Amino acid sequence: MKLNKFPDLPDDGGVSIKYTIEEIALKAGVSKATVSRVMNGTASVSDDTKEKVEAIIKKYNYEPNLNARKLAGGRGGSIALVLEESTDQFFSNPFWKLVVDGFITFAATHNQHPVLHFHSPQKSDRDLADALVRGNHDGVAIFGWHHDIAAIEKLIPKHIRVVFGGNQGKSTRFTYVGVDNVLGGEMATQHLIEQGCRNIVHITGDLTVESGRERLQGYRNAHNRAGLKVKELNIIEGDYSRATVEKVLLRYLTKHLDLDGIFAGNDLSAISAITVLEEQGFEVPADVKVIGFDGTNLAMNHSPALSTVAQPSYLLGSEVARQLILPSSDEMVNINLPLELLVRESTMKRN
Amino acid sequence: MKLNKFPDLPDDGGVSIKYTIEEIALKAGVSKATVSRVMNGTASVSDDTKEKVEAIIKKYNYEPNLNARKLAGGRGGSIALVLEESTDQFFSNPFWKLVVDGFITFAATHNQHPVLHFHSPQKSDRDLADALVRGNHDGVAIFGWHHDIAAIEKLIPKHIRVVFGGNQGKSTRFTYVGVDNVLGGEMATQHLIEQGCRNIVHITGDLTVESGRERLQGYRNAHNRAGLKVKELNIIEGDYSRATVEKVLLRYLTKHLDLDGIFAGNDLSAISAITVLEEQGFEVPADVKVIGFDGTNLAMNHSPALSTVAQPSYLLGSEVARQLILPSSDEMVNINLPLELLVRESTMKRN
DNA sequence: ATTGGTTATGAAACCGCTTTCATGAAGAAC
DNA sequence: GTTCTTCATGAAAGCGGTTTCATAACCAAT
Repeated sequence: MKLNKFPDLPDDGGVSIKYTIEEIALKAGVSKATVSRVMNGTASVSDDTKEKVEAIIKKYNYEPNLNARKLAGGRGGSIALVLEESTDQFFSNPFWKLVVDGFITFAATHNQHPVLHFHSPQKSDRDLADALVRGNHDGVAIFGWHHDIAAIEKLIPKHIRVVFGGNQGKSTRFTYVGVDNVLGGEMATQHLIEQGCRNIVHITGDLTVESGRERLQGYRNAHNRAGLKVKELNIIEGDYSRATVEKVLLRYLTKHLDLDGIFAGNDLSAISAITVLEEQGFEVPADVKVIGFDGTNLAMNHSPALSTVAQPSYLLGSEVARQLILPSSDEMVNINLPLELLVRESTMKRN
Repeated sequence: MKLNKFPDLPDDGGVSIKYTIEEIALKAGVSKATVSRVMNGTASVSDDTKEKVEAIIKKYNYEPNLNARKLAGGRGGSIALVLEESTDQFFSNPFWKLVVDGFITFAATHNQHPVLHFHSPQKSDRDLADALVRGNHDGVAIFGWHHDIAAIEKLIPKHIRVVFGGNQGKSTRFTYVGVDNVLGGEMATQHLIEQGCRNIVHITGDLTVESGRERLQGYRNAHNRAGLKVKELNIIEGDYSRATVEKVLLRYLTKHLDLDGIFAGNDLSAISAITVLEEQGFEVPADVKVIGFDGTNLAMNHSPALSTVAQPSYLLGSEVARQLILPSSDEMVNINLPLELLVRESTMKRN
């Protein structure tokens, strides 16, 4: 090491100057390798030198250059949450707040920097893959994925750890953390059936998203199990957003007025549905019973209080972060989070 | 260059394999330097080789390693939006949605990856500085800064471009994009005075944030200008959140009932205030006129429709991104965005 | 006293890119 | 035809880390 490379380093206490590992090594009177070992605990270092180096690091507030570290093969300390949602969706649905809360809280607790990435559904798979690579995080969680998993599987470099959130998965290449949306759809629909509904409309979620398709499947399953026939007309396609629900439900109501139950793809849709129903002179739950999905506070605070199939949103966020930071195994796993049927006023039988 | 370093590179069309600049150079029959020059347009390259190299890059979907690039001094292509807000605030106030929308849209349009960073106000300045450095973006926008600017000024390495959003600034080290909150406070208060209010309560925003303090100053200025005296009792401290406003306003109302106007720190606070007032038997605007700040759709959709001082939130987000990506000059500048007084039902005189 | 196995440490290679510097070729000017 | 520029390009250094490899020091075992 050229000892005179830094002739007159100012000892300014570390303010606003970035030190390199070489300078730190110099000040501590050891080699770069030793400083690295102390920082990462990757090999044995004598207690003496360890103390000495740590003192210097602290004194100068040394922070290793992340680019160099990652380039050399080390970890970087950040994980990303990729949301393939419009910001409209993201901000209007409290579900996301809880997911984000869980994610960033867990990450921060484990000393990882959580970062949010919006990926517009209009963009290509390749764009996402690029973003992931460019973002250069140790791990990436993806929610609301609208595209083909097989496609993304090919595009994502093998060294990036990816966790999909929100549903159970089929791929063995990635870990999935989520609920069994098929089961959830069944729970919701079966509940309506038990409450006496026989003409149940399903306002689907976004069918380009796995969870949307699965909940719809649950709706069908529940009918089959009860020996009821699904009327295809009763399946009306939404996308989890208020605006769409209002539009499609109104259109439905111009032709059909004999519905007695609605299973909406999420709480937000359910609430919009109730608004439309009431405007059109229906009473909830007397004329039509309505159930949502997610279990957000939207459901709880609504009047009438909304029945819903609750998923543990905060846990979803934190569990996804956990799988990125402390994977339960090297294998890719499927983590199934519990669902809970919350029965409230909106599906009560009249008494 | 060791020509036999990659004895049998598979020509798989680029799927899921990361190439290095060296491999690309090899395939194109040029040197790494030339590939770099083609990618960055930093020096003249003959049309022939340029085409050749570009074809190879395209064929193999080559993406340069960002860590290597940044380590070597290049740009990385990502900018961050740091939000020093609780997620509660962030998700409940539509103002943020617009800011984020503006930011990510502008960034995406200019081929930069926008990234969101939540920074809890409880954490230290140093934590933020670390995050900024670690995140390693080309530029960073900071909103809702609760701490001392002078402190952060010391901590942020000089090479990171930082833009503060939301208010006008004093520091010459950073660029500021925002509105004149003092003026805004004056506009709101003066409007109430013109509508005949003489006992105006100000529910402040978060006074640990510049914008909160400035709007309060505007409230005082308007009183002075009108020759009215500010009653310190009428200044009650909020923090932009619903919950706090409810608490502090209720407490105020247990002792004082002669108010005739409220200037709330933002629309969200204003709406909470109206809710409380109505619960306590006041009529808005008949008994008490209320004005908010921000000009969100909360204000527009509320009943009664809320008067407000509107700031161009989307523009705020996009302008901040612009200053990061295409700074109008090398100097740090202060960009002043326009405010607009929107008069609606909540401050109408009775007629 | 010699051998063998740890443990602590430094030198040097390497990660993948940018950039400086040197060189050769091609035209322009004499 | 020689010299001077300019243009295109490659070789190599350097960015700041991590990791392999070699070595030295130490202690236990023969």
